[in-house]
Amino acid sequence: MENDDKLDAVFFALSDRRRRLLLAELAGGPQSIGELAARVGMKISAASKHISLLEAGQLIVKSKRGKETYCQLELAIWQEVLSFISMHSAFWSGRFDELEHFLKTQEAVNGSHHS
Amino acid sequence: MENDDKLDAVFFALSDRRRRLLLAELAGGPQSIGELAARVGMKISAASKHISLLEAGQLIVKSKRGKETYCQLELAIWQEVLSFISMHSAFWSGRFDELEHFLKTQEAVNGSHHS
DNA sequence: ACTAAGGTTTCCAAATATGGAAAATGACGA
DNA sequence: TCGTCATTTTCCATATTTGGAAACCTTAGT
Repeated sequence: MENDDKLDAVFFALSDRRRRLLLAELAGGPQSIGELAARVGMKISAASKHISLLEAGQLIVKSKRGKETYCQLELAIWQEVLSFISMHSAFWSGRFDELEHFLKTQEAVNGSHHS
Repeated sequence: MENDDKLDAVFFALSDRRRRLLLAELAGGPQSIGELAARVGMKISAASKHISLLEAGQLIVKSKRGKETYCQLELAIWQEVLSFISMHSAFWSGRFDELEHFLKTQEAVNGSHHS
């Protein structure tokens, strides 16, 4: 897949708050489509479609276990997003100390969660 | 503006490769709408619309100088994008050393450019 | 004031995105 | 095989996005 296609897909997937909510749900660990749909208050068919878009953006992967389809976060794509950011934003070039500090602050703020 | 609105707008703006191309052009420094349109081979009206979406995503700012409208990259928004990434991707939590290393590698690869 | 240059907005048509309901698929278990 | 559960796909209606052309501002320059 071309890099432009990949970035189109990942940014498009991220551009809808309901899809970002699904991602946030998955940060707690893998879940089936039905569980996800129930948690975020979507019809299953709507959830299925949104999840397909997240998959197209390579933000998640699906795997069947019995009748159910489990989704989990796919982590590799974030490297490409970050690569895009560092290549296109003058801000981050030469400012790695600040970046590190910023992220550590975030860590302190977030604290506990994530598996 | 609500944070969700902001993220909707910035990710949507980034989800189109022509808009990302405009951003890449602007990485070389501020340019007028007409210059940008000519460089990327867009009609002015199309460029104007895309640029408005980049502005809505707070990726750029416009400023009038005489008859011309100059665009330049807006840097602050990347912090919010990065904040989103660090909050929603388990990958980055507790992996700041890797992140730092990755970014330094990128820096070495990119090397010279950016003002 | 007149004209032109630089952008923006409006209007139109074509393409894409979205949600819900219902039909279709796939994977068990009896 | 039959029925059921979990999910996907199809179909439909509505809404948003996009590009081009033309009309419309705004700001110089004369």
